[in-house]
Amino acid sequence: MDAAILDAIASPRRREILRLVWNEEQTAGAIHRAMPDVTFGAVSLQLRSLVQSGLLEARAEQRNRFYKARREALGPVAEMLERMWDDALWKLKLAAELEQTRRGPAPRKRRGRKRKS
Amino acid sequence: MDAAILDAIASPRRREILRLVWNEEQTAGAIHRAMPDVTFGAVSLQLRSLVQSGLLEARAEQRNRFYKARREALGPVAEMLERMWDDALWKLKLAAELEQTRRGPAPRKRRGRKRKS
DNA sequence: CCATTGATTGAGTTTAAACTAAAATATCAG
DNA sequence: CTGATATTTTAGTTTAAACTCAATCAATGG
Repeated sequence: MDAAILDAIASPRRREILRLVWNEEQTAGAIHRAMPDVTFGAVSLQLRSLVQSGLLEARAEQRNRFYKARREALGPVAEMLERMWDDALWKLKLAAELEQTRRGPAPRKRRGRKRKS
Repeated sequence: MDAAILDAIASPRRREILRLVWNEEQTAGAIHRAMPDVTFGAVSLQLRSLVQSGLLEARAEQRNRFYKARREALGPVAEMLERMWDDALWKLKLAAELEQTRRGPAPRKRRGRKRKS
């Protein structure tokens, strides 16, 4: 309802999530798998922030947590997003943007040992 | 054109500016006078960023610089903004938000001296 | 119970955004 | 030229966003 919405959709990452769960619910894991350039933790944090600002709803089922967009909460913004996603131009721009927008902590120091695997 | 638009409108400050110059051009000074809680410099920087992302156009006339929104550049976003501004609910939210969103450097230390060059 | 899988949480790091204050630039007036 | 007015620019500061890594929690299956 408030303008936290605009903040939410300003982030390419959150927009990507929003799109993934726009038409059908997805588990946190599935969402993470769709964006392998960040950790599961990072995704979880964004999911939390989206839920907190009312843009997603979460449903727990067994080990999984399903997330889904609350389109009603987006008001005029929902329409705008859909139009953006339908627009081929925007699509290209977005791809380029995600590539470039990676700021965060910058991959540096190696510290944690034992990544195991 | 790109999604810098979403970034631009995510900021309450930039949204405020955008609205001020939506229907008629305004000088930088007038814009600043409309938001006395920040310095002229801060306003000027935002104006610059808005021009750079193509959302405003600037015109110089004598000592003054007139700014005006480039609505065409906003695409689907323009419509959304207008609807937001027409919506009484949003109006209230925004007021509250501007009050609260003041982050920036927090007024503190005194330092800078002698710019010299 | 123990290991595994799915997800959240917490602590710490890096970076960029949004400011401020002061200096610089530009235009005009006398 | 000097000074005033309008605006931009530069440099420095604070804060929050977006991450990472590791620890933890929860449910399930042997």
